[in-house]
Amino acid sequence: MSLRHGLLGLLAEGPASGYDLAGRFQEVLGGIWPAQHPKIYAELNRLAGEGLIEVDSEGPRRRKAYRITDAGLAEIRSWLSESAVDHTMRLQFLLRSLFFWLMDPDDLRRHLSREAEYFAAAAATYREYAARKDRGEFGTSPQTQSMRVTIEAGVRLHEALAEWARWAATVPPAAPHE
Amino acid sequence: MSLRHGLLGLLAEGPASGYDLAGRFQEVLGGIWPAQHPKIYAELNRLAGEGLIEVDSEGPRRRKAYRITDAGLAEIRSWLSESAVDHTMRLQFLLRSLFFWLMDPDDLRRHLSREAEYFAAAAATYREYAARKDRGEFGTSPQTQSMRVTIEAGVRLHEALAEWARWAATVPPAAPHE
DNA sequence: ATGGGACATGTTCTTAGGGACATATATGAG
DNA sequence: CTCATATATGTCCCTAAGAACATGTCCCAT
Repeated sequence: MSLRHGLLGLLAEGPASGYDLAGRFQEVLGGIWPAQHPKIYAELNRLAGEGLIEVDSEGPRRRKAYRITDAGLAEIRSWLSESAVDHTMRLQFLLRSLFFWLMDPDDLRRHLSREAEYFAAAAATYREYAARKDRGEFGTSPQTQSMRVTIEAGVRLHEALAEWARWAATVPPAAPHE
Repeated sequence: MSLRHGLLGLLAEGPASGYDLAGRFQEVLGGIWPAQHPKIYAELNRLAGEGLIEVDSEGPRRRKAYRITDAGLAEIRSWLSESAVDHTMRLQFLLRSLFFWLMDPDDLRRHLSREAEYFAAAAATYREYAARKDRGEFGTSPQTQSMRVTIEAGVRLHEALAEWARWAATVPPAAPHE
């Protein structure tokens, strides 16, 4: 149930609407914790019901911006420092890699080169973000500083995977694949 | 719906029971695609119903080993070469990192050092596996060759994250954390 | 003025995941 | 012989995730 805390954390930066938050969950966050708007609106209503957030303002087109409450701030802080970190990974592309021996060698080569390309492109995107932050485009607030740290993880993670895919392509199949 | 293909892939290596498969999903696989026995038994029954696997033998303690059928082999092969790769990541520890600015600096330092330790230990575990494979402990079958490739990803991924956590600890908080 | 597109918020439905509960059997230690 | 433990297979239930559907509103270009 981390979407809850994801929303609280984002609202700790300042008031935002469900639409805004869904946007945030698509850009940087989309790569590390995807969430679609149905879940977001539902969770916002639940959080408001519990008094962890409250309506900050209503705007055009039924827009409702929420603000975090003191109770909400306390909740996210306690989550950050007291609850156990979940290190679970669920990486389909690694599950696939276990079964490379079932693939035709040519298919596999093609697959790995596409994978390397994908990861390299993702790394480049994160790197671009990092460069913009370092140029000061997003300011120097503590929030953007933390975002910078998160983005760095994105860069390193995807670079490592791109290199892995390139390396994997050099591993001989060891035996006929049947 | 990748558990389905995970099971087919493992059964492609040879007959196994639900219990065996649950075990496999706990060791190497646990780190990249967790699955508990309730899901596994349910999915095995479904796969058997569709004719993608069949009962190979029955043993003591109601043990039922399954064998992959030709249809099952065709299914996993087509999944591997024809279906789109899902690159989704859902990493709670990175979601947390977005909110580091909300944490007390001392808490954060402690947190990051524990994270670095965790990732380094995980990397070491994967490295140990890799070394055993390279010493020939698991043989030289194509299956173990693929496992070696997967394990290498585990090593590189967790090493990258350990370094990231160490690096993150050196980033100054930039401003008071309120 | 009007129609298309971006803004904005929801509901509904199905499946996936995971904790808790339940049960039966074989084996080995004392 | 008996009891604990490991083996082995399942069910039940709740929540999470995500695709599809539904609706209303504001703004701008033609």
